[in-house]
Amino acid sequence: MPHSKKSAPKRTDSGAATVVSSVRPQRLQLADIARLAGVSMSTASRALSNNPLVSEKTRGRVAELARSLNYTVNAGAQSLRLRQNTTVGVVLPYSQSLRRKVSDPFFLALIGSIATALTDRGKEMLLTRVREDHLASAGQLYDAGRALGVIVIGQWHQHDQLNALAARQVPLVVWGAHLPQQLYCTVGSDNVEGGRVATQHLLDAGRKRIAFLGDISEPEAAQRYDGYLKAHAACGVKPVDKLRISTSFDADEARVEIAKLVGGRTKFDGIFAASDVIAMTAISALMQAGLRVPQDVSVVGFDDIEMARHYHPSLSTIRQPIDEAGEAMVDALLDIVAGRKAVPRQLPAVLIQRESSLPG
Amino acid sequence: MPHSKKSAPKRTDSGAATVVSSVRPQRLQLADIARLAGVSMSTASRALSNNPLVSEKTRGRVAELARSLNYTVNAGAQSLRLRQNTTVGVVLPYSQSLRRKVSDPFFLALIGSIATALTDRGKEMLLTRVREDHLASAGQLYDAGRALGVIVIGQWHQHDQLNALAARQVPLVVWGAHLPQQLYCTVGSDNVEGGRVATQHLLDAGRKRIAFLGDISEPEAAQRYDGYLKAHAACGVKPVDKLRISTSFDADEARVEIAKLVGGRTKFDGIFAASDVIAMTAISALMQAGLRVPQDVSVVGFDDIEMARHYHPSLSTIRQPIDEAGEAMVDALLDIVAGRKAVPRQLPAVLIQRESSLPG
DNA sequence: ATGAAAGCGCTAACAT
DNA sequence: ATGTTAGCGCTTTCAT
Repeated sequence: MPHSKKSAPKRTDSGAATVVSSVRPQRLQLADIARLAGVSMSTASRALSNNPLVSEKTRGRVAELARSLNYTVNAGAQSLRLRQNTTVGVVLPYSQSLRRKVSDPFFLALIGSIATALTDRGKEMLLTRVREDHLASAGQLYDAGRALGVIVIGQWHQHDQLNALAARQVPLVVWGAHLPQQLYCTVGSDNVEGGRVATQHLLDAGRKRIAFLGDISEPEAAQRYDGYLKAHAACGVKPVDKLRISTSFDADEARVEIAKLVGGRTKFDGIFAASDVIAMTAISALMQAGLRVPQDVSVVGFDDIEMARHYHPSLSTIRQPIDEAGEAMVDALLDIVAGRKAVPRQLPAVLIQRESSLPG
Repeated sequence: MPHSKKSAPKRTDSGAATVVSSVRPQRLQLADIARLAGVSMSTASRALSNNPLVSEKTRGRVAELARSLNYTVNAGAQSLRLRQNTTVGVVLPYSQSLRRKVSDPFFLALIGSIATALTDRGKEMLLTRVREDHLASAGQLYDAGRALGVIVIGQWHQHDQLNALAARQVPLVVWGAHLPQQLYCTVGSDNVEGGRVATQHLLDAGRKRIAFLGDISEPEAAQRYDGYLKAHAACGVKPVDKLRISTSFDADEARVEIAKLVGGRTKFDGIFAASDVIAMTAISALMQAGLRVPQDVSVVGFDDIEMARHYHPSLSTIRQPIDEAGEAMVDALLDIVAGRKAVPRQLPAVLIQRESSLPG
């Protein structure tokens, strides 16, 4: 009986002798399937990987056995042996100051879209939270062989750390702005154009004093602000310095800044916000102050999150194509891993006109 | 020179002879570190795991070497050898009909909170999208040894599949309603109480014809509706049958249903929605129809997503404590894995009173 | 068409 | 305090 040779337990070290061990039924492995099917491990392995070498009959028997016992090849052992990895690391940074609150609905939706794109391509997603200022540690996902590459959600203020990661050959794709001197691959929207179109739209509606809400120390917001300036220049309207309001993407902080603006003595009749959350917060603050949107103040946001079209008034905004974004990031990463060159990609940023900027 | 014995490359099979191989610099491994440090693999391994057996001096040298070369122990090999797993599978189901759109901001936020809780506990998160009606396949994450257990975001209509998973000993925690005859562990809000409080609040404000918006074929919504009935019973008010509006958590579908309600001839003066997204969509539809909130119709939602307090009017709602939820789910799963018994947990659901239900 | 055996990168018992 | 060696669960050459 050649097959039963190894049927006696032969586990070497490790705590197989602890009290708990009797409770946990030893997990099924290939050897068990092979034994039960009366074949060798090699045959069982081949059967499960649909290797044509094994006869149809045997293959069917082994497959059925595995299925009925809920056996699935151990992924860790398999990838160790095959030296291949199907897991992509996705890093969602957090800033200390925001007490780890999960950033923006847009980022969250982006994660959903990446997850979907990965699933479509037979890849896994390992999601980790990393402190913004320790972004370099994202490379460990790759160094440890846990991930074939890394996608970072947002550039934050870490251009240098990201460049360093790319410099040491960590396959890397970042959601954010395309910057000069950049070693890593970005996927993002055409922020300048988006900012320009949004602002132009407000100017076209006759607005002259347009506030910009966003933190221009972050590259994406900075580019959107560039677009804002561009539109002003094109129309020969001089932007009002005091109407550049610095606020992060956090709704609570935005609310405070907007309250200051509303309470202040600088007049304004339009708002271009660097994100939909900021825009909605602004509208809410305006209305609470008794101002009407869009009659008194026209508002345009950026992102086109799901909620934007269900807000009241519905929010005019620059759409970032979320589904396309997830796919583009995943494809870029897989290109890099395959040794192909991945070029930074700017997705089109188009204006979605809704009630919050209706001429009136 | 005992250490250099194995220094010549000795890789056996697999395509090390392909064209690409020259491009990819062979990834560093423990053997390399050991050789460079002039010690054996065991010593190197011990040094990196801070084993006190190895001398302070050697440990420092090896650690520094590893750090400077960005070497990190291969996670796959390590967990294979250690027979331990630090990865938790998180499953975000999707329904075919909704074209894979990522569900609700609440679910997304929940994922963020789970990610944070896992990071805090030194665990990893593997995120996967699974078709709602193939939920059982979530078990493969466990069967393949990819995850030490599974967290499922939402019960959907798959009570039986979830029970089956639990029955075959897959460590499992589900976000959702606590149901009778349930074999799996749930974490969720006290939906009945939440629904009761929300409705009671509307009744207290003098509302008599309160619409319920939600899909009561989903357990969570069903329990919230139970609370709605309970509150009515307690006040001796008879709920209006025609005001139970069936709509999923999808905003677009909700909008259609609400439009019908608004356009219909059944009068109502209050709305209790099974989610904030539904509530906001409802408010937006009401306002577009020229109705005032809360003067004409009072609205209370469920979830307390971030946007709720920045909506206009700010949204009264039942808070589900998201951060606590993530921690509770992770802790419950780790309990199960450790062989401890995890009891289903109902988190408190408290009313957050804001403008949308102000007595008026 | 099937089996025996080597080894993926690592750790820990068992040597010294 | 350090080294030798077996083996985690699997796949694949090499042999039959």
